[in-house]
Amino acid sequence: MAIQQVQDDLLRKNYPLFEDNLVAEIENQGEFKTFPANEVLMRKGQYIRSTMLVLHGLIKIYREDDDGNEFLMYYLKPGEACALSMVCAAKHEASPIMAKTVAETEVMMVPVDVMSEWVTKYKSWYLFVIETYRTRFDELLITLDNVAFRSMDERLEFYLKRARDVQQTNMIEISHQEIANELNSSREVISRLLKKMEQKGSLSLHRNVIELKNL
Amino acid sequence: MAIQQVQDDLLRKNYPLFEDNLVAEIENQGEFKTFPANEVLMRKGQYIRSTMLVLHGLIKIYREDDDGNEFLMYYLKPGEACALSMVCAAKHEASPIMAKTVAETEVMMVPVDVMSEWVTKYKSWYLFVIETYRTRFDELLITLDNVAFRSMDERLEFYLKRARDVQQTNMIEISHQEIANELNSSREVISRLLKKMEQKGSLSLHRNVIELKNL
DNA sequence: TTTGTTCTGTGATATGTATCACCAACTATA
DNA sequence: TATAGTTGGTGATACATATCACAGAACAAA
Repeated sequence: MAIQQVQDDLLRKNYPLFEDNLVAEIENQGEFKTFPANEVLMRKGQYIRSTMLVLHGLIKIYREDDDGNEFLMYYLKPGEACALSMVCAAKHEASPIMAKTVAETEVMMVPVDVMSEWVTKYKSWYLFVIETYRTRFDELLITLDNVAFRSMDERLEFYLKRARDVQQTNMIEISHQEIANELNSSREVISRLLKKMEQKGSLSLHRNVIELKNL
Repeated sequence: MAIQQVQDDLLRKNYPLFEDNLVAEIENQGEFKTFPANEVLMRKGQYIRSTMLVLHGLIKIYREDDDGNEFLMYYLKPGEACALSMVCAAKHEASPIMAKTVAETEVMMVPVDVMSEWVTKYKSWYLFVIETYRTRFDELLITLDNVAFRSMDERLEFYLKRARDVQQTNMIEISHQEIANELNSSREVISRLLKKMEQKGSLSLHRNVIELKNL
């Protein structure tokens, strides 16, 4: 099967509401790219010239402050796009966030200037943009809630559940240090909390892997 | 001068990019309303049937969790609208936020069903909706940064500066308890931090009023 | 196997913030 | 004026989390 055909299938499968003409334009103007796991796709301060339509894999979007502290905002799954790249691209602003692949990921890169054209040209694209803002807004609110109202053990539990949901596995491959970074905490705290959860039987700990049980 | 004329002036002044036809429709379909200061306009859990275009005054949007804890998300000034009411209205979801007037406020209430029509009908409305999502997203990110990375004294300073900016005065009329609520902290902590800032000469404290000086 | 590196576990301690207790000053209302 | 409610000040204490210090276990590379 030709590569073009594979891309076309992926696009139609993950973005079923796009019109035929729009799919054709994305294939013409967009650039198909594959990234390995754990690759930084976007750095803070970088200028954004294109947005990504996720076709396969998983991307995490996180914020970083000037001192290098960070926290996880949300994940991007196939069928989704980064609302922020749309925001910044339109305003010619530097990215306020970081993007990194969690697994091997295939995306379609779409230049920003054609994006704004499409909004008036294709109704399905316009609806997609609005919907993207909506869902990202909702997700950001949930993240904000967690940071503002929940204690670290609750946030850790939420983090693990979300990781399980987006990765669809009970074996979460990650080090305590990485979790600490994504929750803007410290490794010792996370290790101790995980130990407690293991003693309660919610999970069991292995090197670089957390196995979720009754969570 | 007729009331209609006053409303028309307010609309055109605060939303200069709206097309004439759109302004006319807003005046036909919308409902002009005036609220006194400190009135709750929207409660958490309430269903949203209309969005508000702010014409005059100031509204604060804040989040509340199930235990009654809250924190300030951002302010709505004239020329702005609530992105969340657009989100929720479209999804027929209950409001996840609270809205309260800070000062006497005049708004134009627009029913949600006409809103979605206008998006395809008026380009200026579509652009406004997109821009609203954008700015609210940005503001939410800043709030999130503060909660995640900053300590209470920094957050308090940011809070006071923002209050000064949106209200355009150095005399902030508010009790320590209210600030504590909006930062999801406690009165004693806020009082102590304010006292420190007073000793540094950044402000001076009066009953129900904080006078900003070198901040 | 040896060596170096990363990951994890755990005690001791520091710190910021929340909570409790109480009082004083001010304000509104009867 | 008397009284009750609101607002602000301050000490004592509790608690969650961050930080420091160090060690052992697992793994990778030589």
